[in-house]
Amino acid sequence: MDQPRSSAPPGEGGAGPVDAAAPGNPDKAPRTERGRRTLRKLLDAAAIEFGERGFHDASISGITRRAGTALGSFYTYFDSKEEIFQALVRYMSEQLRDHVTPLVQAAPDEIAAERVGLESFLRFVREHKEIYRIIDEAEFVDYASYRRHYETTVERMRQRLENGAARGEIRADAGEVHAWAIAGMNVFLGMRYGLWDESADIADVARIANDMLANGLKTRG
Amino acid sequence: MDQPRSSAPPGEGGAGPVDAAAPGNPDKAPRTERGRRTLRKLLDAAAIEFGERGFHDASISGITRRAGTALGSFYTYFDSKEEIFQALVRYMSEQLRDHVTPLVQAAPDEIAAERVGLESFLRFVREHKEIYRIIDEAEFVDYASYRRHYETTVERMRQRLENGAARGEIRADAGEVHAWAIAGMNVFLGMRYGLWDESADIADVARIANDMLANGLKTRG
DNA sequence: ATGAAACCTGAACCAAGTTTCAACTTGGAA
DNA sequence: TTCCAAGTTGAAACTTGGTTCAGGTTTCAT
Repeated sequence: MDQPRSSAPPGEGGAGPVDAAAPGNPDKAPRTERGRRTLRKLLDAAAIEFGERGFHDASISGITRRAGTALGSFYTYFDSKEEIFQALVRYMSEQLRDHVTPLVQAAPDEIAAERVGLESFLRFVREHKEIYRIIDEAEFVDYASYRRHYETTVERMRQRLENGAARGEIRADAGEVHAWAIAGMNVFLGMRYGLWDESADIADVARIANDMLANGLKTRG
Repeated sequence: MDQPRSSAPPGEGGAGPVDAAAPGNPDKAPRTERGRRTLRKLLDAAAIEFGERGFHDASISGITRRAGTALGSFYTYFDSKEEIFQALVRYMSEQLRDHVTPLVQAAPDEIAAERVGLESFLRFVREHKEIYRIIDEAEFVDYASYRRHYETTVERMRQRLENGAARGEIRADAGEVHAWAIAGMNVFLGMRYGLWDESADIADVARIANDMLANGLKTRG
């Protein structure tokens, strides 16, 4: 069985939400300030609409209603529902990275970096539940974006592990498998304690998980 | 923001795929052998259709075409596309559990149990990619079933950890957070090395992850 | 100020696929 | 053998919502 999901054109990374939009359709890029405003309104509205109703219950008319624009304006900037979704995934993936990266880089060592990474991720999920959902749903709407998000995220993590190992802070054989394992751990803790449980103490969760990560499950010697 | 996804009626667990179907609509249960055969054909066909095309690209006519029945027959057994999907999630969740549980229980100690659990899960994912996808997609189609699947799965794992701790095989404070962390680890490794990478050595991946789980990331003393 | 390009509008169109239904067939109990 | 509840059928009605388009409005460089 292979992946019959929709594929994404390459497109390279812009910075803002507007730059990130419609990377495959330069002819659809806004040319005036008014156009950029409308495009931004559409993206903001889409984030809410998709986050609240999920991709297939979300409607374009719902997006334009929230954005306060006409239905037809949507097609000035996007060719389809899939395309605006794809633009959103890229944008949110970047937002998440920009939130977590500086905090992680300020950590004193690799073990602490992973704790800070998890804690800031949990906090981010709780504050932006729609982002968690949209990225997750990309698995079924825009598989290429989904894979890209996780592959780049994990690759950053693997690189950190490699550096930490070189500095002697963690085991020398830490590699790709470890990175995917930690990423999965983070995502599930995000779902359980960020999304589902409003009252959990996030710093606590991060401490517990990080201690297991650092010292393992075995009875301590 | 709350969960505006569809909710599931309680319904209690049957055994086979047919028992598991339509738990909320007893009036739709088949009464003859012929009926049970048709229902089973529909469920098998649905597993393939949903696994291959995803929920919203899957069509009921696609399911009945694969099953070799008329469109109308579908509605003899299910009220909607959502309902057959829900029946499938329950069935597949049970299949997965039945595959993993006996192997885990035969393990000599808790650390080994987690290794065997991961390894058998990876193997199962590779052999039944459609099951992985259907359970994952439940997050957007039938949120209640999705939560139930993971909550029961993690609860079994937490119980194992508790028993292992009582036997002194692992740290005494192992609890819910640890269980969710391990579950997430497993799911991500399943995606990366079961779904995406046909050639990875699964036993190897399980060994590496299990060693990290057992001994931690810190430079060993 | 002016013209042209960009942008906006929303009713109407259309494709896709879900759901209904009335007529027909099958199976097995009496 | 008879009978009828259970099951089957597929064409057609119905819904939903994505997409188009022709005409109007705004913006801005010249």
